[in-house]
Amino acid sequence: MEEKKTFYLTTAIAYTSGKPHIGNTYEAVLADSIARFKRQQGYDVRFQTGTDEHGQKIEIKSEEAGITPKQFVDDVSGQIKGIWDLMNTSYDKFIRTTDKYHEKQVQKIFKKLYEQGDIYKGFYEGMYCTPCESFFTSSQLVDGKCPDCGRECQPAKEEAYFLKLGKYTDRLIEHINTHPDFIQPESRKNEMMNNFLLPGLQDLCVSRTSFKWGIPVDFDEGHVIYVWIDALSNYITGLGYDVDGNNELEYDKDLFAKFWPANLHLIGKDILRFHTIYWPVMLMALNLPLPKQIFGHPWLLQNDGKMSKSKGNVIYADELVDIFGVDAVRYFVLHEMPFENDGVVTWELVTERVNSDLANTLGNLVNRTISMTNKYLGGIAEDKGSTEPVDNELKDLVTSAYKKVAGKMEALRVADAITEVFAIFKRCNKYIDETEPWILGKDESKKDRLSTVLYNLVESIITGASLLEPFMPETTCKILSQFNTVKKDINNMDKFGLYVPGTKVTDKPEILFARHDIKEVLERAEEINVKQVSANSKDIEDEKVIDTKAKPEITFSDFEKMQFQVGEIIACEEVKKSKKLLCSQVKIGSQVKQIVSGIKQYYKAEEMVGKKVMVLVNLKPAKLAGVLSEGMLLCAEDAEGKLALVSPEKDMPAGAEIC
RNA sequence: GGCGGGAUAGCUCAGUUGGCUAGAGCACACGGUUCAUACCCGUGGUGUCAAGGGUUCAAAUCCCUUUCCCGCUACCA
Repeated sequence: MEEKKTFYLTTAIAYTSGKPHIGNTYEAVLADSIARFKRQQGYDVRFQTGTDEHGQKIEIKSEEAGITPKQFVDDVSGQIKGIWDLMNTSYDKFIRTTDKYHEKQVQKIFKKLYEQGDIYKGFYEGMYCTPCESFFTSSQLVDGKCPDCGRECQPAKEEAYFLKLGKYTDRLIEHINTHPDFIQPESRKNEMMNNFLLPGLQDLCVSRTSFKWGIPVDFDEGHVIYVWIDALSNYITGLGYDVDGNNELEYDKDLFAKFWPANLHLIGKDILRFHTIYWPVMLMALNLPLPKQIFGHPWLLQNDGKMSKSKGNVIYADELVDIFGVDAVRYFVLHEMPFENDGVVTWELVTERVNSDLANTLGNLVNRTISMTNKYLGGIAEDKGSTEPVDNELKDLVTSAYKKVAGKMEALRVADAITEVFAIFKRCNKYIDETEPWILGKDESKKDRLSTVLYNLVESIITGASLLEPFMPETTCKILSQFNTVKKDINNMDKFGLYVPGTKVTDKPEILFARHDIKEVLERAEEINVKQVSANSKDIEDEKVIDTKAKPEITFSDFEKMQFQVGEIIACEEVKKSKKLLCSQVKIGSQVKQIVSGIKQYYKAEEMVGKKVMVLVNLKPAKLAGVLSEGMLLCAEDAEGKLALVSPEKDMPAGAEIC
């Protein structure tokens, strides 16, 4: 017996901070369509997905909710799995990073890398220059000395573990250059090369001491393993990988040997860096082969910019499914997502696609074909051999469709692949027009021709429905059962005429996809929005509170060192070389200081003028983007990083001391 | 600021190494048809191919300049 070829693909594991919106769900559906397609092709497929459950954010959220982190992630992970199941994703393995075997292996991996010197203990903050009171990373130092004053720097602050990236950089660059498909789409490859690899990599800090909710470093109490080391490892721990080969058989031992290296890591474009740099380095350090391909897919966004819970305009997969059904949503996300640019999702667009492609083109085709078969032929369409030249066009298109679909899928052009399938259905509609069965039906002598025409249609639809299975599995089943037949085998896709003669179609064709009225859809969307807003009003309250990491206590004399005064902005202009910086002339008492601040996104230069703001006056001057800054304008920052200037509550003169 | 990618029909976009009157889908209009979920089929664009210049027998496609968008990245005292 010949071994089947294997295909291992993964999604990124979803972070368990909350319910996944349609954009997250897209990735799971995309992966599922690829997994199903590969299975259809005869591969032995393993499809892994799951949840990423550690980190400070979850620790904080669970505290707020008054439950343990584990309780919190159990709940959210369950929700995520529920949506993946709702979307009919056929994963073979749903891994959780709180699974015991995973945690144990991550500790072993960390230890091994430490013991062989790829991870070393260092200091998180970096190099400290006492006179300048500044930290620098080692790469910022000039000849090992402070880049500002040229004096000696000392390592300082928090102990932490680092992963040596430099050691493997050349190998990684070489690998990327010799494997053009390794990073897809190609433009992403350039970003990684130009921004990280070619300039040289700084060692990555791979441990934390500021929170507890993570996998502990088992040989150094207080340290928790960086969440990305933890998360990335899932791709091998989920296969039962064991560092020293002595796993307690929680997994089939053969899985890892069978499926690693992965054929495809499917991830969002935002986490490409972790997958194309840190993950390959980890694997090289573990002396394991690298995955064949990493695809950073674009995002599905909402029209009016960012989705926000507080606006109640987040579109969730289950809400779309409520209205349109699972396969309609699968179809939309797969069809609407381009290869390289972000896609857009709105209620209007979904309605339009469902009506036009699913209800009109596909649903109506199946319906009219079955109706005619019943009306004219008593439900049995057989090939009576009465062919005409026009038939060949249809047959050619149908029998060549699989090849085209396979080509698109090979290139991960899933949207294009699904379009190829629909070309069959469109051609069928045209064929009906060309052959006019309702006219043939009126003439008893044309009965054989009529039967052949309908047979050709049925065969074509069955072929199309079979090809549709990776994308819309339920619809495939529904169509095939209406024709009382089974899926056409992939090896027979180039053959025409396999529908068994004498098969009777269903008496009552079921409507596959209902047409939706856009007004009604929007009304329902509005109801959902209202619900979201009220359901999240508590969350909104929570969002107003921000917890930051506590800094060490300071003495009053520490505080006294800082001089705060009210400043009046008398002039302000943009720093031309920078996207974020504004340069203000600030009147403080009788003197004027020039201060540069990174607030261009939030304030225009004109509107700055005349404002009274709080200024830290005695900060050591520094150059930003080449412009001298002699102090700091104080701002409040929210969770999204938006800034607001801090002003005295009553009008105060410029120069007034703040104490 | 550095690197990269864009700018093509009302909308979303295709246009491979320069080469037949610049295309597809959606929307819209008209015509046809009635088996069907008011569906399907056909026909319809005067598009400055962002602007300007250059190379060429020939440029949406190559080169230069400009404007505007987007991505990654840096500066965020």
